[in-house]
Amino acid sequence: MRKAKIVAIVGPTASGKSALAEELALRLDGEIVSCDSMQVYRGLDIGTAKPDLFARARVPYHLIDLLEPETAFSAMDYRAAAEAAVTDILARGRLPVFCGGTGLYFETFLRGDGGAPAADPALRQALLDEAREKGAGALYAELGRVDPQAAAAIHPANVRRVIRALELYRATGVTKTEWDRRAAGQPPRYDALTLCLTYADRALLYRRIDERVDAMMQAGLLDEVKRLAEAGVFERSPTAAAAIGYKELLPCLDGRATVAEATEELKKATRRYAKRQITWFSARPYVTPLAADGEGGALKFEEIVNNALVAIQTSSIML
RNA sequence: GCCUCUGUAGCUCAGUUGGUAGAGCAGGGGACUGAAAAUCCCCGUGUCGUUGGUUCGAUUCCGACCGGAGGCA
Repeated sequence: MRKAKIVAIVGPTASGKSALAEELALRLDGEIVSCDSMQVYRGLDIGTAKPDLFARARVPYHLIDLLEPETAFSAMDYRAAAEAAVTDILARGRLPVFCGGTGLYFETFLRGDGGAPAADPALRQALLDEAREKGAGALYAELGRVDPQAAAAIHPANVRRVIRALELYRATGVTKTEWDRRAAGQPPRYDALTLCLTYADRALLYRRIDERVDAMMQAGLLDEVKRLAEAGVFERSPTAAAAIGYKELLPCLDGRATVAEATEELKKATRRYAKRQITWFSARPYVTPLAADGEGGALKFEEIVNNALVAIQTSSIML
């Protein structure tokens, strides 16, 4: 069976992924598959830069507004949802155009499934309690005994990773190292061209971030946060409460910060996030960089679109 | 004009009983295989305002000068 062909636009926040992906979808008869861990949630609109109704009327979007914020969602859940969306799109004879900045989700979609079990919330909670009582070091020591390879790869202070590795072993008797090995043994499932928007001039990206945050504030992000808070969303959803754009504005609601202070914090948090995304994507072997700027500053949108088109035409995708 | 305080990393500040200095934030780099907008790791040379003096040695003590803040007239 021939592998399905897909195009993906990835990159840091505010790099211009959405506009590019939309234009490509329009020109190549495609549909957009969002790859964003927060846009899957209903109600988180302005802060997640979710495409508005106009954009969604221009081109079909998938994997947006899937769930209520209190519903847990994982990389593997994303994988299943994305697979269903891709199957649909291909059945219509159209091109799936992924677009988003959640690197792990996209990679999980691309990668094989080793069959490792999902997290068991009760077990995870138990491990969390253990970490609190006996200290993270005790869990790490246990991991060292049970799965030394995983322990060597995980920093002792990174409790989340230690817990994930340990919960896999406790639940299945098989180490995380072994589960990962099985996943890595799977053949690639898609013929993907992954274009990553890159900025040689970091300051330029940061300026775009600042502008976008200001635009979000003007668009009424504070009201959105207020509404969600009144509805009790943040109490029920730790994910929403930790989302950039929401966690920074929350302190404004009870006077713990001024709007100006919170806006500044939001910009900082967004820049740090962008940096982590840049680190992630630049280390992915399957990623093809796509310049968003050059010697003379930002590239014109049409230039970026044309470069993307050329990259697609000359890739193994060859539409 | 006089008095007091103050001038140390991009910012806010510690500190050195005299042996050329360190935190937080910002910034930079990195990791990441079912919580990922999460989680975690690493990175601090800067005319210690300027200039004289004392001293083996001054960012530290003393003087003058130049900024800044406050007080008294």
